[in-house]
This record gives sequence, C-alpha cells and structure tokens, in this order.
Amino acid sequence: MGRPREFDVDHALDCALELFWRKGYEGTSLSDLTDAMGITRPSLYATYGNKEELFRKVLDRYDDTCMSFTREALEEPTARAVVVKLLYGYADAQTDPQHAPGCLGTSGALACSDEAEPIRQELIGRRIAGEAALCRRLEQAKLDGDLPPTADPTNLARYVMTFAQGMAVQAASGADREALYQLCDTVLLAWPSH
Amino acid sequence: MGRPREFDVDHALDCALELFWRKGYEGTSLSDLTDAMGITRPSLYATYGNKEELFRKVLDRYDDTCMSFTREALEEPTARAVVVKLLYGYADAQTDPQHAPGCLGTSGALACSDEAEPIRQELIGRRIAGEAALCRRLEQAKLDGDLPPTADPTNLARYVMTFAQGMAVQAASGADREALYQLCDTVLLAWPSH
DNA sequence: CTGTTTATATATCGATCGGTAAAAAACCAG
DNA sequence: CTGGTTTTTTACCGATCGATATATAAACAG
Repeated sequence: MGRPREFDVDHALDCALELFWRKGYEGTSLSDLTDAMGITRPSLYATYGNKEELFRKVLDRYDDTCMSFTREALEEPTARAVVVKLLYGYADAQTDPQHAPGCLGTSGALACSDEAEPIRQELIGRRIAGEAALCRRLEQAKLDGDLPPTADPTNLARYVMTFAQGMAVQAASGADREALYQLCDTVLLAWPSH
Repeated sequence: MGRPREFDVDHALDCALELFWRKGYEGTSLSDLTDAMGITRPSLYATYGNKEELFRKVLDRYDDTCMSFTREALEEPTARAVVVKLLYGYADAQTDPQHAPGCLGTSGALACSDEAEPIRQELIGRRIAGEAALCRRLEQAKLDGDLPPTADPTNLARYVMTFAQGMAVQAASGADREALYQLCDTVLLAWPSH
C-alpha cells in the first residue's frame, strides 16, 4: 500500500548508468542524475540510498546487461574460443553506439579524490574478480589439454584483461570498432597453440 | 625587481604533479593543491594561471621528466628495440615507487564532467600524438627493412599503445612491476620477425 | 469518510568548489 | 629616505556539491 512509485526503477538506473559511463563517478553530479533519471532528489535517496549506493547498483546492472557476454564467454569449449569471445565482446561493448565509448569499470573511477576512494576500490575489486575468473577458466583449459603445459594461466589472464582495459582507453580516445577488431586480431597471434 | 618569489616554481609543479597523478584532474581540489605545493591560492593563480593551465603545465613537466624515455626509445636502432624500450619503460614508470601507480596521461581524466572536457580532449590529443610518433617510427622501420613489408605500422603502434594503456590500468589496480614485466614479455611474442 | 502508508514536491542545509579583491610586505631604483 | 613593482596574506565571492526536513499528494484499509 501507500502511494505507488511513478517511475521505473530499472529504467532510471539505466539513465544513471549512461551518465556514470560517460562522466565517471565523480564527474557526475546529483543534479545531472536527477535530471537524466527524471526523478527528484528525495526520490533518488529513498529508492537507491545515496550516490555511492546508486553507483554500486549501476555497476550491478552494468554487469547484468552490458557485460553478460563475459560469463557466456567463459563457457566456450576451448581457451582460444573463450578469449576470442571475450576480446571481441569487449570491443563491441566499448564501441556500442548506444552507449558512451569505453568501459564503465575502467573509466568510472581510475583516479579520484579520497572521498571516492571506496568506489575506486570497488572497481579494482571487480577488475580483479573478472581476471581471476578468466584465470580459473584457463587453468581448467590446461587440465583439458587445451593449453600447453608450459602456459601460465595467471599471466595469460592478465594479458587478456590488460588488453581489454587498453582497448577501453582506446575507445574512450575515439578509436572505432574496426580499429579494435584489428587489435584483437593482432593479440590473438600471440595466443599459445598446442 | 619587485618582491622575490618565496617558492620554487618547478618544485611546486612537482608537488602538483604527484597530486594530479594520484587523484586525477577533477579529484584534485585547489585546497589539495595549495596544501601540497605549500603556496597560497593567489600565488597559484598568479604563477600558473588557473587550475586548467596548471594541469597543462603539469602535463608538460610529466612529459619532460617521467615520460622522457619515450623519445629516447624512438631513437633505438630497430623497431623491436624501440618497442622493448617503450614497453619496459612504461612498466617502470607506472610502478615507480616514488610516484602514484599508473599513468597521469591515462587516469588523469578518462571520464569527467562537461566542465573538464577540455582537459579530457587535451589528454586524448597527447595520447594520439604519442601513438602517431610511434607509427612514424615504425613506418621508417619498414623502409629500413626492419619490419616485414606486410606489417601495418598504424595497427602495430596502436597495439603497443593499447598495451601500455592497459598496463596503466593494471598498475592503478595494484599490479606490481614483475607482473608488468611478464606482460611485456608476452606481448613481444607477437612482434613480427625477431 | 478517517487513518495509515508511501511517494512526491519544495525549499533548504552546511560544506566545499574554483576563483579574486584588497591590503600588507619585501624587494629595487633613484 | 621615497616611489614603483611584485608577491604574499587575509578575507571573501557566487556557484555548486551531496544530502535532508517538511509538507503535500496519492494510494489502500477500515
């Protein structure tokens, strides 16, 4: 009971996502957010907590939607197929014309004030978690005989994620999708084959 | 004539550099700057202009000091030597314990408010200029027969810079120097014709 | 209808943001 | 010394920051 909410929580979250993606955590003000989300400041606080909690909810939605391909990629049958799907998936996400260029997880709070330090740490944690998931998948590939016994899953996972993060910077600098695809092609030349 | 300045302009610039490096352009406030530089607000404005001009002067100093190895690298005799010196130089700079981890040019303003957009564009311009300089060097290497005729200097330069930028994100996430060195080793496996 | 609950709208909070005006202080030329 | 120049010091500007108190509006239960 009570007065029904007049806006869609997830749709407003998507509007916040777009803003944070383009301007980063600190570059986005509450006035920016309420304008884009079409709600008032008290509604935002009542629904999402505060700016920091809103950003975390935005991150979760980002993972659930724009980054869902990463979990699908880990289910590919071979290590190479996993990495191919990951790299081209990142290239697509970072140059999707429907969103800001680049990656929210990379450019959201790479350097920030002390006040935003918890958000920076949150993003670091998510980057490390993603890298660890890929590392585990590559260890499994090694057991499968899908990667040579000399392969170093930790280093390979870091190699792939480093490239994805570099592509995010490239996309944020204006690189188009074709350029990123070419980069992915080049990266895959170094992928160990058995 | 007139009252002599009581602080060292370049030393204060170094203090500002450290702050901008760690907190980014928008994450660093004027109070942060004056505290760290040991000067008052009017002194800062009289000497450096304003926050934006100060940041540009900091960028110039960053290039002249921490990034000087990039120009030396371009003078190496072979394309491979150029890239080796570039990549390990970036790895060193991004994990120098004397400074904040990462790269000022990458994390200074990757995503920001509209107000800081000129600074974001400035950084994009410098990234593109650096990539273009490497591209020209690789074109020369092709003429020297130092790279195979099939090599694509534009893509190779972008490949190297993408990796350097990815390493900056890795360093900002806590990766240590040894990890970055391993990444460089892996990258160089894909370099055409050793 | 009345009472309760929840969401909205309005107005505002203290703190901090980047940026300056004005006066005092330290130098040099004469 | 005095006059001119530059820097420093002190105090402050309007705007915006993230966050709220208060009051009104819209739903349901009885």
